[in-house]
Amino acid sequence: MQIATWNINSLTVRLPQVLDWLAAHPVDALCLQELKLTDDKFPHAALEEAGYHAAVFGQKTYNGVAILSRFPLSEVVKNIPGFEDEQARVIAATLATPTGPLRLVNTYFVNGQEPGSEKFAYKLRWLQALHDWLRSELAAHPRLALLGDFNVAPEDRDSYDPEGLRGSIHHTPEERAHFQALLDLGLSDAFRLFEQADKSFSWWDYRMLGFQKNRGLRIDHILVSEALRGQVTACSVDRAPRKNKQPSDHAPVVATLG
DNA sequence: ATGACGGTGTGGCACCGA
Repeated sequence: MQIATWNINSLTVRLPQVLDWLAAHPVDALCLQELKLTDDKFPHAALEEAGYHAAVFGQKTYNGVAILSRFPLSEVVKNIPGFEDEQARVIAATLATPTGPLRLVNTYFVNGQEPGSEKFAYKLRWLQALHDWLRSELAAHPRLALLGDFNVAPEDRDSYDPEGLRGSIHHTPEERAHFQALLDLGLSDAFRLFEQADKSFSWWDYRMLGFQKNRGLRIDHILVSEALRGQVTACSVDRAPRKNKQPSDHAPVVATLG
């Protein structure tokens, strides 16, 4: 069983790459962020042909998230219950897997732009709301994974320039404290359950040859609940799609559950 | 301090991302 997350920065542009990647990596579920399209434009037919059900929460121009799954999906929730939000950033669903129900929470965390800004305040409010809701989600669904583009580099080793970027967006103590609060709910960072190469990142700036110079951040994550933790046998970033023509600026992250 | 690159919407650029 494999689950994955990938910010594809426009599904309109990247659908062929998503289909190619799924053909080469037939994961059981793929969480997509930054669809940048409305529900009516979602390519259900092409993905069904590839063998995937889809739960979709689209938005024009910005944001938009979807869960693709080889197993039937149920109990779909869009955005954080009780948290008023005009932006489509969260979709959760339960997968009917042969080994029992698996709850996936697919999230596109707020960027935050700059500490002190209104957008940063929104990010912190959103993070608090996500945390509070996840507590009840975990109670209701012990087998749960939180996947997505977190827009947080949890530790210094998750940044190409931790000193130069100290205190800047994705690196602030407030964002990192919120990430830790998610771990404190009983979630584990699947990537860090295993030995990894130094300077392992999941996002690289399009500008200034960011990927070629490996000037990146690890901001795309798969967090697993206590009930799942022991079943995770691998987790890695697939850098290959970042070498495509017209790539997303993010690479997929894949976790294998035994 | 700024812009660099890419997607979108829509208008001949501005805005946003990270």
